[in-house]
Amino acid sequence: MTTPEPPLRAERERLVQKIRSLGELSPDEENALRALPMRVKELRDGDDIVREGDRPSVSCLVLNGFVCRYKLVSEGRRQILAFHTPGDIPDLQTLHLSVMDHNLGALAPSKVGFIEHTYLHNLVREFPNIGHLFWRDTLIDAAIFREWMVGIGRRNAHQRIAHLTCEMYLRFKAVGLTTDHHYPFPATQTEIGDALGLTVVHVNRVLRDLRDDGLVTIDRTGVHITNWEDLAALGEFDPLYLHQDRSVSA
Amino acid sequence: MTTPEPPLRAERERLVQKIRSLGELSPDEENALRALPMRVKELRDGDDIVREGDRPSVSCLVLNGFVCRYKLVSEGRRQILAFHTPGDIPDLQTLHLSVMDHNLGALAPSKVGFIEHTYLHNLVREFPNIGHLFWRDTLIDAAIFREWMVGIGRRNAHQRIAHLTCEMYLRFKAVGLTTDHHYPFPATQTEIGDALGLTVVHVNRVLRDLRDDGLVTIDRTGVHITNWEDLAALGEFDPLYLHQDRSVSA
DNA sequence: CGCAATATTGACCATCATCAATTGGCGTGG
DNA sequence: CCACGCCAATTGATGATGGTCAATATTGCG
Repeated sequence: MTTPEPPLRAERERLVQKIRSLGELSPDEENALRALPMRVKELRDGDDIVREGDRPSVSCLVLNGFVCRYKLVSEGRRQILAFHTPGDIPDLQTLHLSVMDHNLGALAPSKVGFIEHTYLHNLVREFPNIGHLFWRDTLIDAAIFREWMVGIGRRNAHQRIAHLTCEMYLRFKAVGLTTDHHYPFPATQTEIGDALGLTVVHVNRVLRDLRDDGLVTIDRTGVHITNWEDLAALGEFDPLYLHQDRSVSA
Repeated sequence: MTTPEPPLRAERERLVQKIRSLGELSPDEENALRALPMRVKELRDGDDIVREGDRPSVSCLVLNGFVCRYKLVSEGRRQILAFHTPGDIPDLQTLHLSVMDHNLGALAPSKVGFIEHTYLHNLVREFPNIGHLFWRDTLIDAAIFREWMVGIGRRNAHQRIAHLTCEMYLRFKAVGLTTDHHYPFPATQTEIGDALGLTVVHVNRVLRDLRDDGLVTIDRTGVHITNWEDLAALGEFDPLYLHQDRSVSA
């Protein structure tokens, strides 16, 4: 629970990897990112990290596990707004938007690091380039929201699931967490439905269809993409909105 | 089409008003905003301003009229991602995200001002506070995307339209463009449908319901909210996500 | 082994989409 | 001044995607 934890090198490095995927970093800047003091916390599946209405004085770096942002609406319904992989700082926005307008929670046992805003502000003051890249990160965040809006608003259930699995594949790949066409994805079918504006029942049926059609297999352990071409075509997936210019593509 | 246009004071001032709604501005900062050089352009209804794939070297300030961001998907379907009022800079993100991942177009005859990125970069270098407020603006942009996702994913047609009319009321109010519970809103029913993931036909029916129930009346000239309380309740409207702390509330 | 959460399947239903036609407003040209 | 054309609004009839309700099967795990 304190600052210098011995076996955290690999996890911290994913932050550097993530930020480097957004733009050039000098060695000094990389080291400054590596040196960020953080308070590490282990989370259980389902634990909330920040809630709507909070005014946190820290931001949260995902070290490992799987985290999501969500909003609750009436009658226990919820909308998941984003999934976050290790290396992400899902609430980076609290640097400039003091009140949380949604929740952040763990979808699996996870480890996160809390970084004081003061450290982050000092960091961007000393390294304006890191400030640009942080800003850029929140902009890509917004680009993903937009693409999800298109999916929920204008694509059918099969296309939405196809699109989501393609997106997450590229995002996991950017932080080196894919092997062949597989990546860890611990979301339940309920959670997939909450992300895509569908019910569990329907998600279940569509997953069977996609599996039967040899496109993709999804279970609690992860996602196996068995036919990238057809899956991307079905979901009309165009990775432009991820702005991953400097990563390897699919 | 050139920099100093005589009768633009009121329109330019809306930018100052908008940015001031995001946080404190010093007199110097306000004047720097007022002095931004821009190339003014008149747009017809339907004109595109920037397109997906473009790499603009300017950002676009809405001086008057009504502008939206949208994406096209297969079979002529489209999803409108955002509406923008005068005072907004809808593509401020191009400062740090060089490639446009969506389109920006006018929904009515409009006047916009194009501002060179170099001027904006110089501005935020000289006045870091303006940089923070610009960043903040793009974050609120993202907060609105999130709220729209919730609507499209988890609210029915009546709630979505109720919610949208409430949101736009507060946003128009923040730049002083409302009178009583009315504001100009030139979107067609097709465009409202494209924003909310609905068809024209259904939008039309729901608008009739809301009018018959005495909640809100919408036509090409604008929106009359006849029963704010019930309308906001129906749409489960909570303005927290607009982060308008320093504006007057409803 | 047994609970609890998740996955799966069936039956039925509702919201909203699709297709199609009509009306009304408005600008333009004869 | 009126006819034509166009676009938006409106309404009816019908249908499909996906939701709701409910029951059963699995799976993970203490």
